[in-house]
Order: sequence, then C-alpha cells, then structure tokens
Amino acid sequence: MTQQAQQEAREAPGGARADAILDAAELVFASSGYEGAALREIAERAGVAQGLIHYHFGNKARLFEKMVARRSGQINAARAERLAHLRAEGALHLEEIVEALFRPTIETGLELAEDGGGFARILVSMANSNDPLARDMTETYYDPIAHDYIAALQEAEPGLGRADAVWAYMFAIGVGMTMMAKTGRPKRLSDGLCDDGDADAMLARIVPFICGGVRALVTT
Amino acid sequence: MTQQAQQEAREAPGGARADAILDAAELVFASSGYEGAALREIAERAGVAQGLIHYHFGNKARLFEKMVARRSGQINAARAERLAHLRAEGALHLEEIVEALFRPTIETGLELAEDGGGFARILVSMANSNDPLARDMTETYYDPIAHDYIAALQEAEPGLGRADAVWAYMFAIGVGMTMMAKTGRPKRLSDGLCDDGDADAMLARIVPFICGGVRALVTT
DNA sequence: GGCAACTGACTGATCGTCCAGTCAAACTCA
DNA sequence: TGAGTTTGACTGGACGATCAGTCAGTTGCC
Repeated sequence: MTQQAQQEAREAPGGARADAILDAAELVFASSGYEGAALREIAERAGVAQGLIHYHFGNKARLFEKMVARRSGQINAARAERLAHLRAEGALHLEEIVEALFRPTIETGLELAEDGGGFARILVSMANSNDPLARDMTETYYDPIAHDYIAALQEAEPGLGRADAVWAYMFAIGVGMTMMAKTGRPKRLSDGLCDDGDADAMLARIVPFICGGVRALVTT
Repeated sequence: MTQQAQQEAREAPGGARADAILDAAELVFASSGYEGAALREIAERAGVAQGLIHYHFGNKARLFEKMVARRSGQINAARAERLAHLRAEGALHLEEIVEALFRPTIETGLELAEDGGGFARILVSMANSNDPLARDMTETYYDPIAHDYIAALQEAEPGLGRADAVWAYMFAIGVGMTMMAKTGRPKRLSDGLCDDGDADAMLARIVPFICGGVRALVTT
C-alpha cells in the first residue's frame, strides 16, 4: 500500500470500502426502490458489516444522496462538456443537442447494468417522485444542467418561446425515461421487433422523435 | 339500503367498506409507493380495522392489484370508447388519437388529486418498474389497449412502420408521464411560467409535440 | 340461530439505527 | 529506535419501531 493509497483510505467517505458500499447501494436501490432497499443487503453485497454504512454515511437518506451525487456528477459533467463542445463548434443544431443530452445518461446508466437498469432506473424514480428528498436532489443536481439545455433549445430554434422550451425539455426527459427504465415492454408490444436494451437503436428513434416534437412547438 | 345495494355490499370485495379501502389505498400507495405504503395507514384512512383489509383482499399485493384494476378499467374503457368513436366518424387523425389516449388518464388521475398526483403517480411508477407484479399488471391491463392505439397510429399515418409505431407509442407514454407525475418541476424551471397542475394547458402542448415526433418517424 | 362482516390484540420477521469493542496503523516522546 | 498513546476504520450483536399477516371473538342482519 502506497502512502497515497493510505491517505485515500483514511478520507471518509472516499475509501475503497465506501465506494464498494456506493456500488452496492446503486444495485439494491435500483432493483428495490428506496423504501424497499434494505441496508443489510447493501452491506452484504459490498462485503461489509452493516454498521459501516452508518459509520460512513450516517443514515439511509444520506447514503442515497451520496450515491446519486457521485453518479450525477459524472453524467452532468459529460452533458456540460458535450454542450460546450457543440457551442465551440459554431451554431447549435437541435439533433446534436438532444444527442448530447441523452448519451451520457445512457452510457453511465447501462455501464453498471446487470439485470438491466442500474443507475438509470434510480433517475427515473427520482424524476417521477415528489417526496422532499427526491425533489431536493433533482433541484440540486439536475436543474442547473436543465437550464443550460433549455437555453440551448432556444438558441437552436429561435422561434421557440420560453414556456415551450421548458415544456419541450420536460417532454424530452419523459421520452428518455422510456429508454432508461428498460422494462422490456417495447419488445413485448412489438413481438420482438423493438429492444429497449439496445441504446443506440433507441437513440436513433428518440432523437428524430424529440426534434420533430420540438419543431412542432415552434411558432413560425 | 336497497336490495341491490345490499347485494353489492355482500360481494367481496365490492361493498362500500371495500371501496373505502381501495380509495384509501390509492392515496397511500400514490404518496408512499408500494413498499413504503403501510396497510395500517390505509386502514386508518378508510376508517376501518386493519384486519378488514386481509378479510377482503387477502394480502398487500392483491389489494394493490384490485386497486389498479378498478381504476384501470375505467381509464381503458374510456380510451377504447373514444377510439371507437373516432373510427366511427371516419378517417383517423393523429391529433385526435393522441388526445383520446391521454384525456381519460388525466381526468381519472386528477380527479382524486389531493396533494397532487393520485392514481396517475401509481401508473407512472408501474410503467417504469420491472418487478414481476408491476410487469404482469401492465401486461394485463395496459398492453391490450396499447395494441389498439399502435394500430390506430399506423392507420392515421400509413408511412409509419410497425417498429416505429411501437416506439412512437412508448415515447408518447413517456411524455404523458411528465404530465402525470406532477412534480412541480416545470414551474420551477420556468419561474412559474409552466404549470403541470393545469392538465388542459399541458395537453395543448403535448398533443402537437407527440404528433410532430410521430410524423418525424414516418418514412416518406 | 346462522352466517357474513368486521374488530383489534397479537405474532414473528425485518427494518433502520445504535454502540461497545477490536485492531492495525500513525503519532509522540524519551 | 521503540514502548506507550491516540486515531479511525470496522465489526456484529442488540435495540425499539414497524411491518404484513393471523385469529379468536363480537356484531348485526336474515
């Protein structure tokens, strides 16, 4: 163990065990929901004693928040970077904006997918919940980047009003949920034709769908 | 009490107390989720002893299912009726189909809204879940009507392929979730400009958005 | 009197949380 | 350097609360 590693192992909650807990928490929260998730199961999956969760995170709510914060930071950094990159290249195009909005979520969400879902499903339940914990976290971690993308929509489509841009963003997020929830329903409804496990194939439909929807809201 | 009413009160679970339990279950499941909901709270809100829930419904899962079945029956009957009415009038138009798809859900969902949400939020969590209970119920109560509307989409837009029609339906449902979840986020993101409590105002944006999206998937 | 509706105290399991204690590494000072 | 002290990650059993579910008993209408 290097001195650097020792130093990191000391910092709470940034050590390897704390990360293992966050990884396990992601799996269990995703498959069981917040209320349904048992801290004992998280501890077991992380290969850690039950008490260690409270040592590092205090309580269940703070564990949930730290878990969301970690992954959300990655997602929204990638979103911001992609948007900045598009701006640097010149005029914004609607298709590129929508692609930039969803690809980081897909890739981060499916990365850890096991039985299918992973972190993305946590986002879905957070987005559709209105309890104070979920609302505060959405406000903290996702509202700032939302404002950026709403502004980008208006830049790309100058005829789009402010209210329409906000609605368009909300609708776009709603469409993205279809993809992230990974329920298997598209396959069932289409006799195997559609697969919500294939992120690229889905994105190929989602992007034109949303762009068509946005342009339909533009008052010309 | 009429003989008819007495007869209904006899059938389990069809009596007035059973209905009161279902009403209370709707409220509690909506605000706390399936795992978070406590049968004791449901009994208390219904003004009924805890044991009566098990007398009428057996267990928590069956109570949940009966509750969903009751309201879903109303929603999907209205959906089917509206679609049949459109067909009877002649050629199907995309805007009318989308309107027919959502209005019954909105009206049934907001009808019982108290702190905001009601049954609609249960639908949202069901649609985005992949646990066996939610999947089976979605399959039983919502897949049949989904097939009808997917077929209607293809009739209204002949250039729309089968896979595209299924995706379009899924995306449309995703957009509808935005509206049904009633998180208050649109208002927050727009400084009060957008209100997700105003179903009619939302539907006025959702319908053109979805229609624009669907038409963007049509291969011409 | 019979039967279905209904009650509420109860059970065992499981939950989040707590805490006394272990242990190895880091630090202190002669 | 090395014995004594301190630190902090970590353990695992115990706690009270609460959960879904059970059941013997009561009620009220035919």
